[in-house]
Amino acid sequence: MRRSQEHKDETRRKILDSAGRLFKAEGIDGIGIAGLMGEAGLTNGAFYKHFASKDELVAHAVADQLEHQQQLVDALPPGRAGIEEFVHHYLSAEHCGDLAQGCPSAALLDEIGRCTGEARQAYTDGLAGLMDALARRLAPHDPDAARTAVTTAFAMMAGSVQIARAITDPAAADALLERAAVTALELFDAVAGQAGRA
Amino acid sequence: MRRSQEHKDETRRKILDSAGRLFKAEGIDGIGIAGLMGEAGLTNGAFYKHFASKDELVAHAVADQLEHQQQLVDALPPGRAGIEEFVHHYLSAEHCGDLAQGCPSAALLDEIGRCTGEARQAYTDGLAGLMDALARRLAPHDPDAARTAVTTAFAMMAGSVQIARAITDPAAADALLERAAVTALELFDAVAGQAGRA
DNA sequence: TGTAATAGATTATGATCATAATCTAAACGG
DNA sequence: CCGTTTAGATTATGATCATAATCTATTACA
Repeated sequence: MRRSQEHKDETRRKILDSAGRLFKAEGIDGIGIAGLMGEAGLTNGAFYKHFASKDELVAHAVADQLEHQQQLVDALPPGRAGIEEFVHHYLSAEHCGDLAQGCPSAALLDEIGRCTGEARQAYTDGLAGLMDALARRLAPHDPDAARTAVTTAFAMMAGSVQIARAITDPAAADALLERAAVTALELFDAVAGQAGRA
Repeated sequence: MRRSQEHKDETRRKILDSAGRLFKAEGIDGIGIAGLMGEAGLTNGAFYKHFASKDELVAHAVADQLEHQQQLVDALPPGRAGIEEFVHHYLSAEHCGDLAQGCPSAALLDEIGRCTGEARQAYTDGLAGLMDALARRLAPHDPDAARTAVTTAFAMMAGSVQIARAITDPAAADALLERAAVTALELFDAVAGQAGRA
């Protein structure tokens, strides 16, 4: 049953995709290798031809998810319009309801904090790329100076989505998301404004 | 081996305490009944004399953790000094390093979002109490109006701690925590200021 | 004082876990 | 074109999981 290299690459992609989706939907500890491979249309025996361990898969899946998210940010319209679109989509009821397709940080942050160094390093690098993508938009001439403030605003967005998902009161969740969107835009505007002054 | 009611109450408390600590440190899916009971100095057989299921324990442990956190907030010095103490302790390296004794939201938020309705209801009620405790301090005459804004600020604090714990770069983590503390105080001051004006 | 109730230990259950060995058919390097 | 390599399936491993039954010593109650 040997397959071509091209086919193997496709399979690896399928595994990474289902890992991204299922880790976010069920939690890293909430889904097993067999479940992941089943979702990818394979059996568990094939897994170790692609990754040395579940930990290694977690690291690659985290990196992959954050890369994808950065591509979405890079594809946003330029200027404040892009930031607004990002904020409103991120803090929407649709995003809250769609764990599998949503932000990996909102879905997995506290679990990543308990992961191996490998996965945490992947998250560190991936988040840095994502935050830089936002900082470049807000402060094109000095993105480094904006990065920490941008990360703070992003932390608020991720935390708000997590809380909106955790609570059972839909009205309170909606109110929180709306307020978080206002605050996020204020924080981002402050970053852009301060950079403009500098 | 029957024990007194008093002894049973103590045992239940021990189980709740070790559940709180171990869920936060290892994750809800990261620790089993046997591990929890072992930490409490018991064997797994005793568990179902106290709780009907792991899900029920999760709900009670979440409620217990948030009640305890609210008590800590209520015990803070009055006025802005208490808020400052809260913010600086929450966004400290010590808090980030001590999962087991730390904030249940920072440790468990995304996992709670995937829990049963029972646990999510316990989180909903517990968080409402905690947010009210903060809102009462900031806007004593109209805490209801302050609640959503307070929750937004808290989401930023929890998200920042989660990110600081997840990334492998200690300097970046410190910078994030410091920036988050500044932003948190700004957001809380805005709540208090707006309430004062109202 | 004696009898029913039970907290907690021990042990069992069947599922699922991560990981691995074996097998086989197809793709490769020569 | 033939022999080596290997992707993926099947099956096995031993650990751990949530949950439960059984047992026993003790407490609560009558």
